[in-house]
Amino acid sequence: MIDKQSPIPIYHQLEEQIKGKIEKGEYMPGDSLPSEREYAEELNISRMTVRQAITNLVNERYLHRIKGKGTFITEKKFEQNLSGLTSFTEDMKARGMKPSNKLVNFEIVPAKKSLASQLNIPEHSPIYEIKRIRLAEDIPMALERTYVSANLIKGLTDDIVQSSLYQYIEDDLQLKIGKASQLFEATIANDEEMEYLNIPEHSPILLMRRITQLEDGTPFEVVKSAYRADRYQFMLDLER
Amino acid sequence: MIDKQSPIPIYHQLEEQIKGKIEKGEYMPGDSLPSEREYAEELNISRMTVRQAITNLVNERYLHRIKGKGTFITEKKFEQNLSGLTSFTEDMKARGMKPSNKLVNFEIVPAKKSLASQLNIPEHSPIYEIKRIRLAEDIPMALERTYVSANLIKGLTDDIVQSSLYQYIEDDLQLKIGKASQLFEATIANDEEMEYLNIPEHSPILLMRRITQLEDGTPFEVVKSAYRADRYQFMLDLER
DNA sequence: CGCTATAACTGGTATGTACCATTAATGTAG
DNA sequence: CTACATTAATGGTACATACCAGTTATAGCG
Repeated sequence: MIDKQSPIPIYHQLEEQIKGKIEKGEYMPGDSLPSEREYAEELNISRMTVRQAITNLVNERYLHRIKGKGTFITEKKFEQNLSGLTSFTEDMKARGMKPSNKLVNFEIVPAKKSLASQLNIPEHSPIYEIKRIRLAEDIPMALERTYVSANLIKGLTDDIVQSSLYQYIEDDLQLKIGKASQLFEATIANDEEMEYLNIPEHSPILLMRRITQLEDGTPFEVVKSAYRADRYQFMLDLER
Repeated sequence: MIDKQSPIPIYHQLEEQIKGKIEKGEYMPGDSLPSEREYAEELNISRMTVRQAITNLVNERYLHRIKGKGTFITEKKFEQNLSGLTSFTEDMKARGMKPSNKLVNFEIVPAKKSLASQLNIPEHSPIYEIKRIRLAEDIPMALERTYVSANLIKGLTDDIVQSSLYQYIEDDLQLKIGKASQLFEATIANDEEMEYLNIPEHSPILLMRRITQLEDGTPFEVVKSAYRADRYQFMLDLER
């Protein structure tokens, strides 16, 4: 089980072993782990080394310790997909509503000044402009405008856009997606938003703006999503 | 500096001491910390104990280690930097502006229905109501209303509220803070917000609502922050 | 002067030991 | 049988020591 000659640290081997058993279901949530002293004797390693492995797994929330009682498998190791931010689709499903999309525009246009600077490309460079309406139970909830550098992301079609843009970029173009920054701001609906979202003048809008980068830091995508303030809120879960 | 007779563990005393020096500015971001062996000799404690303290601070992102080089103060570790969300204070500093607070109200009031349900307490239970204005360069940017269960968090004073509520809860009350959920929504300013933020009628407001829980899931705090939409945006960094 | 081998640092891994505080099981006296 | 004390288990803290693996300054050689 443990290879003392391996260049991989013993505590790390033990971590992987325990994680494996949790994932395979050998250790079930709520179960108690063998005690630190048992592990140490069983594997013929020091108790302090066992503690090092367990401490790391406790920090990663796989396990938790109770003094005098033992070490236990944590109930559910939360899967945070992208930070704690819930996506529109997930969120709507969680509320028992049927989410859907409607593509209203897909074309190549020259980049205006502000978009060009956000995408770090020259003004008037070609960019894809993709407009979508996001609906819940067929009621418009948001207008989403995505802008993608056409010189960087080539061969985009409306089909790709409707399935998964990110998957296309990583699998077909072999580019790695990196970090994203997201901005939240409150505004008043402009004409375009009024029209597509079917809301009155002066309605408040929750505007989410995201800039996504490749792994090397090159920005490739700007997304501007205008949410009806009366129908939608963003939720974010924060861990300590 | 270190009291070996104290019931407080030595590694914890050292943690607090280092954190204190970071907060006071004695240790600046990017600086290297004294080496583990130096600390051990200086304080007449074991190097392993020093490592225990430093390891914890590394996990909390106060410090980072580079093998062969040393241990360094992390560039930006802010008070309650939960996930990738930038706080008002840090954000204003990053923009080269001077952030400040003004406490405008601190009292115990009976909980209204919606707050009572969010805090999971009976209606009319006593809660602290704390109103603060957040300013940048002495211009009001946000009205922040914090509501705390008075039966859960006892002995709160305006001084504590002005320094660090979270530290008081964890260090003095010995309660552990857990997760938080944060909601972003866009609204139109109400009378109170108009008055405190000195903005015209129908101004858009970015409203952030946070519910913070203890480790056992009990909610203890509701924060409602109303930001001037023309002056403030929330930024969130997302890692893949 | 410039290069290189070395020495003197740094943190990383691993061992063994000791004793403490909390918890649960066990034994014993009433 | 219950109530209480004892004991054995757990994880928590702290110590001393050893050696490994990177990094950097330096002494010394060509």
